[in-house]
Amino acid sequence: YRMNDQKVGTKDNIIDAAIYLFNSKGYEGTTVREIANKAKANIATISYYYSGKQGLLEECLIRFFEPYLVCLEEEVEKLEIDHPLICLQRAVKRILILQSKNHLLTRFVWREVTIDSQTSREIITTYLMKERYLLKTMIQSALKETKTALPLSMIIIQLKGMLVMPYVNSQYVQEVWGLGLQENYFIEKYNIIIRGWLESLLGKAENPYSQNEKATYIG
Amino acid sequence: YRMNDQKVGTKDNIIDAAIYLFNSKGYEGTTVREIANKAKANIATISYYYSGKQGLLEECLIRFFEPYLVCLEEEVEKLEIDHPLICLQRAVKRILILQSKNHLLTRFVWREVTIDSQTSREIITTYLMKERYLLKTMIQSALKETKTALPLSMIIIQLKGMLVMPYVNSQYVQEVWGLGLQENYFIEKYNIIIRGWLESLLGKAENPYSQNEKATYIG
Amino acid sequence: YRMNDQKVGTKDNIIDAAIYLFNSKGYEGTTVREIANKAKANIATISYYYSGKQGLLEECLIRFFEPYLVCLEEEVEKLEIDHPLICLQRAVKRILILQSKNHLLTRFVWREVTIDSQTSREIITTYLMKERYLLKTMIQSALKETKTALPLSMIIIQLKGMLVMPYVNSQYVQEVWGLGLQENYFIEKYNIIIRGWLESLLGKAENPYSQNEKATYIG
Amino acid sequence: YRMNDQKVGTKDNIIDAAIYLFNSKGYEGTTVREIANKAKANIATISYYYSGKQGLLEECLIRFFEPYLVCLEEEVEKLEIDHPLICLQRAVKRILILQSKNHLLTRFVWREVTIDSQTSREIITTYLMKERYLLKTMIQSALKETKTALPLSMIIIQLKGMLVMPYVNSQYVQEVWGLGLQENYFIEKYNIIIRGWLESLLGKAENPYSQNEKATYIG
DNA sequence: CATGAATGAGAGTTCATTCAT
DNA sequence: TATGAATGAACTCTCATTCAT
Repeated sequence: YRMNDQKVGTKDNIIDAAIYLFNSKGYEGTTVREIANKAKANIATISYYYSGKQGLLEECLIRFFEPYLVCLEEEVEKLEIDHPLICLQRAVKRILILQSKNHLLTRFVWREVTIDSQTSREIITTYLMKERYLLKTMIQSALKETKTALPLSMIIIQLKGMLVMPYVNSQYVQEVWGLGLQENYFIEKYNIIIRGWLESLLGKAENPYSQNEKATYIG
Repeated sequence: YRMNDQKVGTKDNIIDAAIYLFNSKGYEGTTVREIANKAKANIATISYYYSGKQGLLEECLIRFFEPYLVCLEEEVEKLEIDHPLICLQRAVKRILILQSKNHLLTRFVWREVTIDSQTSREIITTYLMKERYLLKTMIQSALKETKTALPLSMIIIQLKGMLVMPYVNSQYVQEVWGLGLQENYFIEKYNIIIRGWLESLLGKAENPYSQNEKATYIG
Repeated sequence: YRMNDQKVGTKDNIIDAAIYLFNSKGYEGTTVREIANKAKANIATISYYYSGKQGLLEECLIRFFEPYLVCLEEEVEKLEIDHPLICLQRAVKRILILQSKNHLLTRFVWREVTIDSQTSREIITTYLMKERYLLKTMIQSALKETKTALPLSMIIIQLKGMLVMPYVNSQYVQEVWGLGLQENYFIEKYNIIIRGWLESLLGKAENPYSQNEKATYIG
Repeated sequence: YRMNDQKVGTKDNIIDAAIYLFNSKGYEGTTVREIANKAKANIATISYYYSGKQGLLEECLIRFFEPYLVCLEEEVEKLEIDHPLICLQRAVKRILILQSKNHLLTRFVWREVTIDSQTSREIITTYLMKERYLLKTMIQSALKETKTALPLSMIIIQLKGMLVMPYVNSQYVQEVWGLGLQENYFIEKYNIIIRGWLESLLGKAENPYSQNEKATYIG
C-alpha cells in the first residue's frame, strides 16, 4: 500500500535529515525546525515519532552502534575458528564498509561522543564499554600468537584512531584519494593500509586464511 | 593597584572558564551565563571584553592557532639550515608540548573545527589553509631526500591523526599511560612513537642533528 | 452483540474518566490524551462522541445541573401542596443525595463555575439563573410564614454555602465524620445539621409534614 | 530615584496582573503571554523575576498565606492574656480585612487549593497544616469555657466555610449587600454575622473584652 | 464505526545581547 | 570600567483536532 510507503518515508526522512544536519551543524547547533523543513515534515511529527530532539539523537546512536558492535561481536565469536589476526582484519573491513555507508552518521557520532556532558551520556557509555571489551578480546587473542612490545591499550588507541580519522577529518579524504568516503575504491585502499599496519604489528597471518576471508565478507 | 589585577584576572577567568566549558559541553551547548558563573564575572562583562559569545570563540581559536602555527612556521624557516626530518621532528615535539599545555583548548578546537557550519568558518579556514601549506612544505622537503611510495597527502593525514588523536580521545590516555596529557612523561613517550613512525617512513636522520634539537626547544 | 455493549461502555468510560480527571487536575489541567488513556479509548473517539474537550465539559455540566435543578423544580411545584419549609427541606436532602452520588462531578462543577472566563460561561449562566430563581421562590414562600430579619439573599448565600462546602472542601469531611461523602450516614448527619439551621431560621414545621416527607423521596 | 520606582513597578505589575488573571481564568487557563501583556512587561521578564509561571504561582501562595497565618498566630499567642472567644473574634475580623484587601488573590487561592494535582502541592500542604493546627488550638481553648455538643472539627469546617464563602462565591455579595468585597461596610456587616454565630456557639464573652478588642485591631 | 498518522497553533522557557547607570 | 535590569528572538514541546482509511 501507498500508506505504508508514505509513513516509512516520513519517519525515515526525518532521521535522514537529522543525520545530515547533526553532522554538519552539530547536535546543539541544529534546531528541530530545520530538521522538519529538510524532511518536509511538520515539526510535531518529530516528537510524534521520536519523542523529541533527544530521542532523535538516541535513535542516531542506536542506528550507528548496533550494527557497529555486531561487526565486532561476530568476529569475536569466530576467534576460535579462524586465526585472530584474520578475524581482526575482517572486523576492520566490515567496520570500514559500514562507516562508509553511513559516513555522515559516523562523523557525527564520533564527534558527539567526545562531548562529556552529552545528555545521552549513559547510552553512549554503555556502547563504548562494549566496544572496548570486544576490541580488547580480539587484540589480546592476536597478541598471544606474536611478541609485540607495544602494550595492548596503545594498539587499541592507534587502531581506533585509524578507523575513525578519515571520517572525522573527512575534508582530507577527497584531497588524498580524489574520491569520496563511500566509494569502494577508498575502502579498498584504506583497508590495505590498515591491514599492512596490523600485519607489521601482530605478525602476518598465513595466506590460506587471507584468501578465505575475502570470500567470507565481500559481496 | 589591586583593581588592575582584578580586571586582568576577570578577563582571563572568563576565557579560562570558556575553554573549560566549551571543551566539556561543546560551543553550542555552553551558555554565556554558565561561563560568567564559573568565572565569577557578570554576564555583561563577557560582551564587554570579547564582544559576545562568538568573540569568545574566536579568541579561543586565535589562542590556539597562533602559537600552533608558529611551531610550524619557525621550523619551515629552518629547513635550509637543518635536515628536513629534524625540523619536522622538532615541530612535532613543540606541537605536542603546546597541545599538552592547553589540552582542553586543543580538544575543543579540533572537535569544533569539524563542524562545517561553524559561524567562525572563515577564520578557521584561513588557519587550516596555513597549516596545510606549512605541513606540505615540510614533508615535501623531507621526501626529496628519501623514496617513500606513500603519497604526500596520505602522510599528512596520518601525521595529523597521530598529533590530534590522544587529545580528542583523551579518555584513553589515562588508561594507556596511567597519567595525564599534561605530564612530561606522556609527551616524551608519545613523541618517541611518532618519531619512530616518521623515521621509518622518511628515513632516519643522522645523530648530530638529533642532539642539537633537544637544546633548541626545551627550556 | 457484545460490540454494542462495548461501545456504550466506551462512551461512558470516557465521561467517567473525564469527571475523575477534571476533578483532580482541573479542566484546563487535564488533557484529552489522559482521558483517553484512563478510559482505555482512542483519542479520536472523544471528539467522535463528544465533539471535543469542550463538548465533554458541557456534557459534565448538563449531567450535573439537569438532575440538580429537577430537585428544586419538583419541590417548587409542590409549594402549594406542602408547607414551604418542608419542601425546602426535602429539596435539600435530595440535593445532598444527588451530590453525594456524584461527588467528584459536584466538586469539579462548583469549582469550575467560579472561573469567570470559562468557555462554557453561557451554559453555566443559564443554569445558575434558573437555580437562583428556584431558590428565591422557595425561600420567599417560606419567609411569608415567618418573620426573620435576615434578608432573602443572605439566606440564599448561606444555604448555598452549606450545600456546597463539604464537597468542595472534601478533605475535611473524612476527618470530621470519619467517613466518605457517599455514605448514607454522612448524608443523614449533615442533613440534620442543615435542617436544624433552616428550622431555627424559618420556624419549625409541624410534625405531620415531616413524616410524610420521608415516604416521599426516599426510595 | 526613578530607577527604583520603575523596577519595583514592573515586578509588582507582573504579580498584580498574574493575580487578576489567575483569578478570572484559573492558573492553567492563564498564559504567561497574557500576564506580560496586562503588566505591559516583556515575557522574559516574568521568568527573570519569578523564574517561570510556577514561581509566580508560588509567590501568590506565599503572599496570601504568610499574612493569613500571622492573623492566626498572633491571636493564638494572646490566648493566655485575653478570653479565647475574643481572640477568635479578633482573628476572624483580621482575616476578613486581609481577604477583602486581597479579594482576587483570596478567591484564586482558595479555589486552586482544591486541585489535588497542583504542582505546588507541597507548599500548599504545609500552609494548610499550619492553618489547621492554629484553628484547632484556638477553638479548643474557647471550647474549654463552654459546653457545646458540636465536635471540634465540625466547628472548624463551618467556620472555614463562613470565612471563605463570600470570596469564592463573590458574585452573590454584590447582590446581597449591594456593595463590593473591599468596602468597610461589607466587612463590618459580615463580621457581625460571624460574631453572632460564634457567640451563639461558644458562649458570649463579657463586655469588657469586647470593648477592648475594638481598640486593639481597628486602625 | 473506530482509529493511527499527522498537523497548526500556541504553550512555557531560554538565550545572547543591550543599555542606562 | 563594570553591571543589573530588561528584552526580542527563537527554542523545544505539547495540545486538541482532523482526516483518510
